[in-house]
Amino acid sequence: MPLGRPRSFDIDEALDRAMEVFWRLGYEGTSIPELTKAMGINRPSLYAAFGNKESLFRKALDRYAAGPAGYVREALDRPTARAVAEQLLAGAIELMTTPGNPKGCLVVQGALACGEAADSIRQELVSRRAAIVDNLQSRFERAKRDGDLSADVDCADLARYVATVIHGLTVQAAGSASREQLQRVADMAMRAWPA
Amino acid sequence: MPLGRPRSFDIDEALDRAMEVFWRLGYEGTSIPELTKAMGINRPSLYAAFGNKESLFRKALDRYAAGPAGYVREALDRPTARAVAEQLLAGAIELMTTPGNPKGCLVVQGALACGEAADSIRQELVSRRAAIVDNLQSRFERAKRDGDLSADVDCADLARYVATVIHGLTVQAAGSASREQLQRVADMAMRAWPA
DNA sequence: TGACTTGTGTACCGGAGAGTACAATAGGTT
DNA sequence: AACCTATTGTACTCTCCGGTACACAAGTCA
Repeated sequence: MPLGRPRSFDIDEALDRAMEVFWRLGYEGTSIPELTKAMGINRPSLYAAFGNKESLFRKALDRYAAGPAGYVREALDRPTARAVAEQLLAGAIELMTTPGNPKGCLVVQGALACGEAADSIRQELVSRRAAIVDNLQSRFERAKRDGDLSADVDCADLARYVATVIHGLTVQAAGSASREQLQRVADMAMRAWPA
Repeated sequence: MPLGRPRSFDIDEALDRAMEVFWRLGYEGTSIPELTKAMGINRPSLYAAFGNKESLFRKALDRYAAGPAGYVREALDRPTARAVAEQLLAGAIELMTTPGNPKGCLVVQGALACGEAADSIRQELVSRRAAIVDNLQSRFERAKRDGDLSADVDCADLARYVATVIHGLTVQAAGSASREQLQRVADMAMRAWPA
């Protein structure tokens, strides 16, 4: 037990609440009072536990990657390139249309276009999205070596295509498209899969 | 010539500047001082000419639809469904990657996720995006009657698929993807086109 | 029992946000 | 000329933002 007065709230649970708010309202759209209300704590507790707003957002982002967006890592473990893509699409759709979840993806709508104050957050999200494309490309290159992806496929393009569809689905979800609608779009997208 | 002191600036040019700022920074990320600076006018002139921030945004949105996003209407006039889709993708890519233009699409990144104050703007963008999907669906249904689209195609799904790809391209563009990269993604997306 | 350390709650700070009052100005109208 | 009307620039309002000072509470350690 550490010294001093014990914290009166569960720090991970509070972080989950903060993540949910950022996810729903975006970085700029989220105010500190909105966060403290959702987290059930007071302002100074927030700052003591998580630093400032930007630092809290980054922590929420890590938690998002490890939790709700964990399907990405899982999908990469699928045996074939095609299964990876299918699982990625299915996971994204499930995440974005699960009742109670904000509609869309934190990494996309957290800060797509924003003012100067939030620009470093925007850049962070840009590079996180790029990292996913990179991982996907690597996975597809492995698939090529494994022989389950044709040798004349451009893995970078294919990775970017899959990412593009997922990001597009995010926008559709933000407009309240149903799970079934999104799944049909994903099925159609897979028809472009290289022979 | 109307009565009173004449306006010292061109109202359409000022609106163009405002549109560009909203396009680059999003609705929430744009402040009035940022707008007045770009428009070259003072605060009260802005309010006198355009109402409040929300009203200015809506006017900028209309101007966007008539100007930079005019390629949508043009694309719908193409002779075949496939040509419509191809033109739509090409137009979007050109718009989003033209040097000097903000990277992305105002209708997507203007307010994807936001606080309560901007929610009516978010809804406006949602319904504008939905309207485009509707138009596209209608166009595809006409194509079916024209015989250039197979009878067993679901036009609603196809329209949503094309919109999804475009919105995904928007996110890619916001991450500084090049025109060539986006075009290759678009080409790949068209491989899903129904036979 | 103290001293010590850390979290909590209230109340505050400086600054920036959107929106406006008002006097001065620049034109047309009579 | 005098008058009327609409725009302009300065300076202001009020509210909310992110962030913090400070006194107090709740624990551990000697």
